[in-house]
Amino acid sequence: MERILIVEDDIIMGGGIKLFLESKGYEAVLSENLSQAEKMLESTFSLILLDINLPDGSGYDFCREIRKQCLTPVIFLTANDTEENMIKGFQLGCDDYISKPFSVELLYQRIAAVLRRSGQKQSGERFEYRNLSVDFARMQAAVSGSPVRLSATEYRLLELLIRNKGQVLTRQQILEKIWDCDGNFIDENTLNVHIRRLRQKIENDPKNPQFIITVFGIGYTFGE
Amino acid sequence: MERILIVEDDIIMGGGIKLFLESKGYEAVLSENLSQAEKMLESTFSLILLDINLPDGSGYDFCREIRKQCLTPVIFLTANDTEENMIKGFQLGCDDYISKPFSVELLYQRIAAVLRRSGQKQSGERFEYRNLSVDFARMQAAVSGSPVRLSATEYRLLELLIRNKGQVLTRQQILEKIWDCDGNFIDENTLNVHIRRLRQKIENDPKNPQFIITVFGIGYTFGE
DNA sequence: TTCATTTGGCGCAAATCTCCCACAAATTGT
DNA sequence: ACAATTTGTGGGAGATTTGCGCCAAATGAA
Repeated sequence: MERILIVEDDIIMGGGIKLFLESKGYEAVLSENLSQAEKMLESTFSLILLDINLPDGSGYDFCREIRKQCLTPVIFLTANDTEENMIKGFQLGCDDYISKPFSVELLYQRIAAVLRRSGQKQSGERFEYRNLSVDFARMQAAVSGSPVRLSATEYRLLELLIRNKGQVLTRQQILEKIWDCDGNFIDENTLNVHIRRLRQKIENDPKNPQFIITVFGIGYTFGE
Repeated sequence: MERILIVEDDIIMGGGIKLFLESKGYEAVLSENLSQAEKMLESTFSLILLDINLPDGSGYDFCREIRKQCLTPVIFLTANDTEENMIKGFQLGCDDYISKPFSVELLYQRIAAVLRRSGQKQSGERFEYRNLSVDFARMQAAVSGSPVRLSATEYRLLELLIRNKGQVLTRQQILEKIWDCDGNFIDENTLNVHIRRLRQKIENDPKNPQFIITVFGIGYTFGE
């Protein structure tokens, strides 16, 4: 079942969207402000509909917050849709940007289009590969059954690599995803360091990694 | 390298988009009508920008055609954007729908957003020829099933040749594409060396190459 | 505060790739 | 067949990339 989080302070609007999405077979959760929405992020959603003008802050900031934690697709909903703002939204990594007023049917189609693309990710909550297992919901990893303490950055790095298992991620891509939107302010070497620490914690033989593979001149990849 | 197919009969518009996308680092191919575009589908693209009103048919039909063949993301570009049409587009499985006039910057951001999502899953983009297979997503090549370690330059060279399979690339063209400068700063022989290395790694008999064929006096080509 | 943990940075070593040189082999035109 | 041009080969210097140890600044909890 696809779970959708709606962050919208206009209760009429938010409630309407919630009912409509439920009628389409989604599970919809409504949050009227950011502090409430922040708590919601504990659980996982397939997609987040995010209003921009909220009583206790900006949707943009919340989107940044989301991206630090996970890769859940985000669609912005907004009334004031200057082009500048739309571009800003996309730069924050959103997946679509819908201006009010919009028809519910179109909203539905756009949601469906985004889910179509993002829904095909690695399964849901757990990941297993050789003697490594990761519980995405709990943000915990275990090697041969015994749990491993990962820091937040290490975990995010691992999750990013696993979710793109089989694909080579360039250093630039990783920097952009894990650190800010343009990871140019961060020393490239920092990535090496975190990779190293991650390897030391999860690899059986950190000198000959089986999980996190270096692709010289490009970046890293998970798995053979 | 992301390859984008633009299907647009207005040459001014199409050419402008092509140039803009190229300036953003994409490889853009322009097709002015459907019959031409249909042939283009032989090769693979990361994304297709599709105008709806075309001289020899409707973009909707072409989108249906595309979906029969593959899952390449499609973004519709159109002037007559009744909501009904947009919904129709999404039902055909498109990924976004942009109304003219639009700013190029916004186009860029929406393209980036779609590619961001679609890039994650596609372990799909593969190339097979005799006993050679190349996985573009993983940036990996394999001969008779066993993977081959290619350096970044070697891989880019191979990808370039494969993406232009059947046509001869002059040394000059290759130098420009791989060493993006005018290719004059680089010793011509360097290309020979990389070609050799690549052959040693992927050819069954490097002395009698089957994949990377020398066209004496011109350059190289992939395949017979 | 103090202590522990996380995070990011620096410098050097090791690994690896890129590129060039000189010469050999192949191809083409006459 | 011969000379001129183009392409292939082996080796090696130099540059780039990555790994690693150590340290300092932030962060957070007791």
